[in-house]
Amino acid sequence: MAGVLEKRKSTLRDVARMAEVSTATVSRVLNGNALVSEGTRAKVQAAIDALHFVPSAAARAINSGRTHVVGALVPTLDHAIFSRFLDALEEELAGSGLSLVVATTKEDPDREAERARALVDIGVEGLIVSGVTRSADLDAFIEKRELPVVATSYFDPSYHLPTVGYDNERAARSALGLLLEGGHRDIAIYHGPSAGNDRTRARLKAFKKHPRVAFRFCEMPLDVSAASDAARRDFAEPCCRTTAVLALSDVLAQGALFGLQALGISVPREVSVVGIDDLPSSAATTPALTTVRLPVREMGRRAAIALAKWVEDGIRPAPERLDVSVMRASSSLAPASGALRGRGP
Amino acid sequence: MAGVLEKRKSTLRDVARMAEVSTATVSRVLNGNALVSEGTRAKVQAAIDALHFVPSAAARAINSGRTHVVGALVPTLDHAIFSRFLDALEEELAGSGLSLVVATTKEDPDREAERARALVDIGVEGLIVSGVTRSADLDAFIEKRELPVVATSYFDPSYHLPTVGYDNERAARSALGLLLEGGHRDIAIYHGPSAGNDRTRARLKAFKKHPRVAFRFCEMPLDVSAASDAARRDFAEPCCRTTAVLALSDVLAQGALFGLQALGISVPREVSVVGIDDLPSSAATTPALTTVRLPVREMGRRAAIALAKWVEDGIRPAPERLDVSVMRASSSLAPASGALRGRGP
DNA sequence: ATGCTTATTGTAACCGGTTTCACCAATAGT
DNA sequence: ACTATTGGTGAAACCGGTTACAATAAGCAT
Repeated sequence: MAGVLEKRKSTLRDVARMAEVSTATVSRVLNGNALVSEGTRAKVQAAIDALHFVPSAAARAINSGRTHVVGALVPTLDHAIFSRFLDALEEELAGSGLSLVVATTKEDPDREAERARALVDIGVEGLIVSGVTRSADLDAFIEKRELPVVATSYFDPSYHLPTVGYDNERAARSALGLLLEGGHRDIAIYHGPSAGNDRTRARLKAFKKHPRVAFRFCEMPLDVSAASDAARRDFAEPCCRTTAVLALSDVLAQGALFGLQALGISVPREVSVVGIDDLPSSAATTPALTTVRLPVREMGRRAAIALAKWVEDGIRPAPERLDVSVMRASSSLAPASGALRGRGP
Repeated sequence: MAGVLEKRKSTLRDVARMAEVSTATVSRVLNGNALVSEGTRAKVQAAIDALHFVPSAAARAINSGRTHVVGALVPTLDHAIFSRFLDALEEELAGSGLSLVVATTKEDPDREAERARALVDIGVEGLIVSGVTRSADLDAFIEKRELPVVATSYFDPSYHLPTVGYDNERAARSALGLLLEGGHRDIAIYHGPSAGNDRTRARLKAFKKHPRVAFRFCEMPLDVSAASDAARRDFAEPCCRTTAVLALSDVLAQGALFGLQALGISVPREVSVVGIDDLPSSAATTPALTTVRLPVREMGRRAAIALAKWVEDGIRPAPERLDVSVMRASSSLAPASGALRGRGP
């Protein structure tokens, strides 16, 4: 049927020619403009179908000034907390007719700035970022472009960008509170890299000013194995007096739990373990993990709504604090008084 | 300094005016075209900086016909296997100067088709999809548009799109082989939803034609808790003769492991557990999980390279098979003969 | 001084859509 | 019969860049 060479994809003008109407009319049909008679509409539609015409997004964008694309900058996709967040974010954005471009920063502010520019270069109308630490370059760039940017995973109403997130220090304090109530005074803090990670640093602030408590801070890569190894190392010595591990992330809490299990140390009878995040798997371990729940899906939804409103209606959103809550308080946590290190069966 | 109202963001013509040159010259400077004298280049650059000018991606795209954006359709972001994959994919694409838009399908072919169109609407030049089952609509659409699409998580050289992936059936067969060698003849198969999920269905094929072996197939949501609950239910009855759980996904294997631990059943002494995926956490559990490793990061990298080549150079890539390999064969797996259900200490 | 390069810059067309406005026909009002 | 709408349509300008081609000036051999 079709001619031999029809490489070039068809344009609106091709459609107009085939339907024997003007480009204006085709455009009207495409946009559902009411003032097109049924007859012409049908003719045009037929031509569109015949040519498999799909209007060029770029051409559209150039006129409307809108791309309907926003970007998200996250440290990594390879961590449940960010992928859950993005899953919810994407879902909600799609509902608002926005598409999501993702880029990973590896917690490096320079890389974040570079990737942010790349996103703006491809035409994103707004950005979701993580935390409140960025390079001066990027801050200046955002400022000058008046780019809608929502910062997440952090709540700070004084930050110059709207934040949608939780109070990281409070989350850590909640976790710590559980242990202190339980009488624990010798606590290992397992946490991921703090350099360049303001969420982690904010959480670490919770451990200042507790004179009667001995903290041992262990920084490690943010993965299960690292925490498992750390626990195996730390608790292998019988003289270890630590009665609890407080991990600033469930990934590490799970690792600690597994490491302790490997040593045959009972959780929570001999050692208590508390995490932060509330990953789905944390509810399923044996024992289930006591943790402080961070509502990341809700955060994704809220951040999407905030950014969409800003992008679509120009309304700069207000900061939003999301509440954290303690989950399974007495599951992998027991009073220190009952700790039986070395006295177990 | 600046005037009162300068809302509209500056364009190339603004820059040209300020630098007192033609738009052509500005364009040349932007594109590093060599034939611009140092003097003019400096003048133009100064104007660009002063106006905080960023060229419009849309305008650029309209001329080049290139957007440098590709899309990925994955069932969900909220699963380690896909987020790891995307992490590697994004990284490699960024290296090729391509940006990644993600959309989630929830394993629904219609939703996949709809989201694919949305991606094409915003101008993606190519697509990464999961598996080899799609709606006829989408297939036709891809065909007509001659859209570069690479299918992943599945290897099938006969599929009409290039696939970059592993042989799912073989992966399951590897896992099964381990159990059969160990003498297990009464095996529970834990798997996620098979409806609409061809990867799962392909894996299930591995269990045909084993007359001497009793399989019990348990379909459940793809999360740790579901598998944990299933294991608690299945193995609670003392008369349960099942000696092994083969989970088609590590998430479920971990759940099974946790569930068994909750029942006080020893893995692998009393019951063996084998998974597929090799998530990072699978190496850390106690005992570490025996599993079949799916090289998803490598798959992400390869898929990115294949799609980039197709998009950039028009070279349709060849299908690529990635090898699967058994990890920690004797960790959460023991011979059935040694199984001591009910005879434990 | 003349003619021919070569280097640099400008003019204007063009990419693929949207949109303003003018135009024409048909219907309605008086 | 004569405007005043109203509905439907097309011509052309326009969005913000790129680029083919023309134009000008400087450099150089003859």
